[in-house]
Amino acid sequence: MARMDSEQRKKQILECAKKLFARKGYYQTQISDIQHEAGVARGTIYQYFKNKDDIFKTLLENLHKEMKDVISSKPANLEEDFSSGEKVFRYRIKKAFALFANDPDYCNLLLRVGLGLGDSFDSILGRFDRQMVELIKSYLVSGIKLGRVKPDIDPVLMSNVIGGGFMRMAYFYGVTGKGSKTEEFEQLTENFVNAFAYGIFLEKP
Amino acid sequence: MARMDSEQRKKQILECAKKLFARKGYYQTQISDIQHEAGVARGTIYQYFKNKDDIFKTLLENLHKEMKDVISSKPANLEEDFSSGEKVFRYRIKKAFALFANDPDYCNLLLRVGLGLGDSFDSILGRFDRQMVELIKSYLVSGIKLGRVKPDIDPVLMSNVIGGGFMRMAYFYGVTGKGSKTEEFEQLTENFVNAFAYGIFLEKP
Amino acid sequence: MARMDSEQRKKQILECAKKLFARKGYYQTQISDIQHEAGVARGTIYQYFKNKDDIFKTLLENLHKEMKDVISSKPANLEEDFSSGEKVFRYRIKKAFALFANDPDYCNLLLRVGLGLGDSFDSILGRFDRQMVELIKSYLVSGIKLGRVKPDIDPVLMSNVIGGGFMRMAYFYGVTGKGSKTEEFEQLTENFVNAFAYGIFLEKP
Amino acid sequence: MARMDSEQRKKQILECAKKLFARKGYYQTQISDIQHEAGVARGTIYQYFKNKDDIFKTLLENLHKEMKDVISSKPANLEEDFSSGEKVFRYRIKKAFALFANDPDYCNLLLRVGLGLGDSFDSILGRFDRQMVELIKSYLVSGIKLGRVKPDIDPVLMSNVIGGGFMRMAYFYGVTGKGSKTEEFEQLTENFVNAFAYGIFLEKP
DNA sequence: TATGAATGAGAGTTCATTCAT
DNA sequence: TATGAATGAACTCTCATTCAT
Repeated sequence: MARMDSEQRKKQILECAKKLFARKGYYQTQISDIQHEAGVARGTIYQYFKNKDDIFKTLLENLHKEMKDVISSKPANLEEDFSSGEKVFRYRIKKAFALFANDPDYCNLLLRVGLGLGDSFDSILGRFDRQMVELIKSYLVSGIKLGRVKPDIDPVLMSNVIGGGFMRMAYFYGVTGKGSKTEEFEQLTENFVNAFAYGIFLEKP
Repeated sequence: MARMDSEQRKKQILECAKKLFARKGYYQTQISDIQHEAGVARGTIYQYFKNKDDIFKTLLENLHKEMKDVISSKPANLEEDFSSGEKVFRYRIKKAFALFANDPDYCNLLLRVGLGLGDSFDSILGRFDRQMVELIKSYLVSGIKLGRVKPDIDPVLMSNVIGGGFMRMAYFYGVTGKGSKTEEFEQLTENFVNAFAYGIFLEKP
Repeated sequence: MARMDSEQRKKQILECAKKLFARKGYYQTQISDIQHEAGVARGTIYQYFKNKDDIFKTLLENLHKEMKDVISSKPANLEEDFSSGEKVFRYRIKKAFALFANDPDYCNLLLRVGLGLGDSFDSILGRFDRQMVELIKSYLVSGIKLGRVKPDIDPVLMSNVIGGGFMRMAYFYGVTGKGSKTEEFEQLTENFVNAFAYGIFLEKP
Repeated sequence: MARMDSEQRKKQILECAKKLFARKGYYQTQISDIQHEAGVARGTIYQYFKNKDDIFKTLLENLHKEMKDVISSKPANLEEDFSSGEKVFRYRIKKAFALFANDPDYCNLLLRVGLGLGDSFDSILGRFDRQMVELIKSYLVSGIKLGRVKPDIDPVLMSNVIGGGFMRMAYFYGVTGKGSKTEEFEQLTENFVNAFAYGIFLEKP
């Protein structure tokens, strides 16, 4: 194998590993699979990663970071008016959809493979979806305070329902590969938010 | 080991396997774990099951069957009036909640462990949730035809959102162990259905 | 492989391992070597031992125990007269010689292989020879108190010299295989003790 | 890395290797350890040595040569009188002590690490101690002929005992680091020779 | 000459499955 | 039918060595 920039080689291995882990799961992906997929010798992998675990965890951490960025991003030129909170919410939902839809392997890894590994990787995932649900919950709570969200809903229950609904939908669209164009995310987001809109908001937005 | 009815012995092994699979995942559960948990010799397990796969698949099939019964059940003495469709829906949601909540291992197995196994068990799970979503979709479609459900919603998207929301919520309540009394299921179901009610139904039920 | 009593099988594996470790050293002895030597499948070894280390340590511990018994043994019917201390000393020297001579593999393991392993096995060996030297030192010290041993000798130095001399001799006779008959141990011991006798004892014994 | 005289570079690598081999043993010392210790790239080592074996063997040979020089050295201005043989013996013993004491790594390498490697390095060590014992034996034999050493001692046994005693003592003082001043070697040698003097010589020297 | 990324044979270990008792 | 010792394929990981730069 030709020499290669160290950072690039690491990325290459990670990319191949992501693909395989996403499709075959953690345990059914052998180091030799990654080796062949990456066109690299066995030992090379171990020069960049401590062990199989390390590859998987690095992968999860990277993905996690990416998602965090998306989730905490805000649209530029946002006037801080009454509805800005909701706009941010929509913005993030859309971004997250796009992230999943553009990277089905990512989608699988986070939404399925990572879940099935018992508690081995729990701490790293931080149980990713727990975070997402937490975020939604806090959004609802502050919505209630602001008088925008119905005060009689149960934020815990509702955040689980919304979060689960989102992820199932993301998974569906991410994996089946339907809808990868920007307009569609727009539409998807709209529909998704609308599904809950009447049930949550005091006035239809 | 005291002699035991053959059917009973099989059940006992399955019960132990369920517990372990649910808590540690498929690959991290060894045959020897099951052996010890069940207080049975290693070879005995192979008298009742072809192999490890067979245990897991049997488990999934059993659970699946149970769920199917719930999902296709109807409350007795149901007058076939206009709102009966919705009543059945609520009834089933409540039953399904109860099923998960009463058996957290079941919950874990179906909602998490089964997901991480790559495609190995896909065909058996039949992708359990796919079925559930399919069911919801058909419910929505017929709702539209009956003029009860808004005609402008996307049934595919909506069924994914509702299904995902349900499972996330079921997982949350099933695993965290909150809410195991009947009244609570009633309440849970009510809240859950309400979350979508305004977004879906033409008139609030 | 025919079924076998569990304790016997363990012994058999240990015996084969001892032979190989003694002749080829720790690192050059592969599990597969032991496997073939014992005529056992690879996995069988791991049913009796946690890992390669465990085999080696068990071996050392067993040998150590054996040696300890020898070193702390006393001839029967020993009158507790003035010279009994010396008699016990001779008795033990002779016994230790015999032990080494009758089991050259043992000899090699303790006197050579164990030494080359860095500190990995230090704690178990307890640095076997350190113990032996300590024993000799305490013997000398009490000899001085009893007025039997020259008060101007340095017990630390002398115990090292005697201990080292003994082990080198044991190694020589044990490995070269010369002198395995009882009379010869008698003679060997006599010569060995005499080598130091004039230098140590106040009166020739 | 600054350019360096080729011979110097080789020495530097050897020195680092000696330190590591002595402390961790042959197998537990990795090329990468030597690399880091020497502050040299991995490939550089292979510019100076064929392989790991080669490093170790070079080391042993160097040490061996050094020891040979010591062992065959004579004090200057030695009159060839009756007692000169004994003087040479003492002289060499003292020198050898000093050599070990001044270089504990050397000591460890020769007295412990080299021994544990099975037969891999046997031929090179030439079983260093075998040579030493041989030397002592020949000294004893000629002593007997000259009427200085008791004719009834067994030279084979005695040379082993003396050689073993010497090495154990050298190891003890070399590794524990006690006694590095010249006077102490004088004393050490005196004590060591005296230990055997009465048992070996016809008249006390 | 110096480098260090790449290599891959080979080591230890695991664990589902078999089968003699 | 029940047992658990025995099996060995398959896996992860190590590390001395090579070689393009």
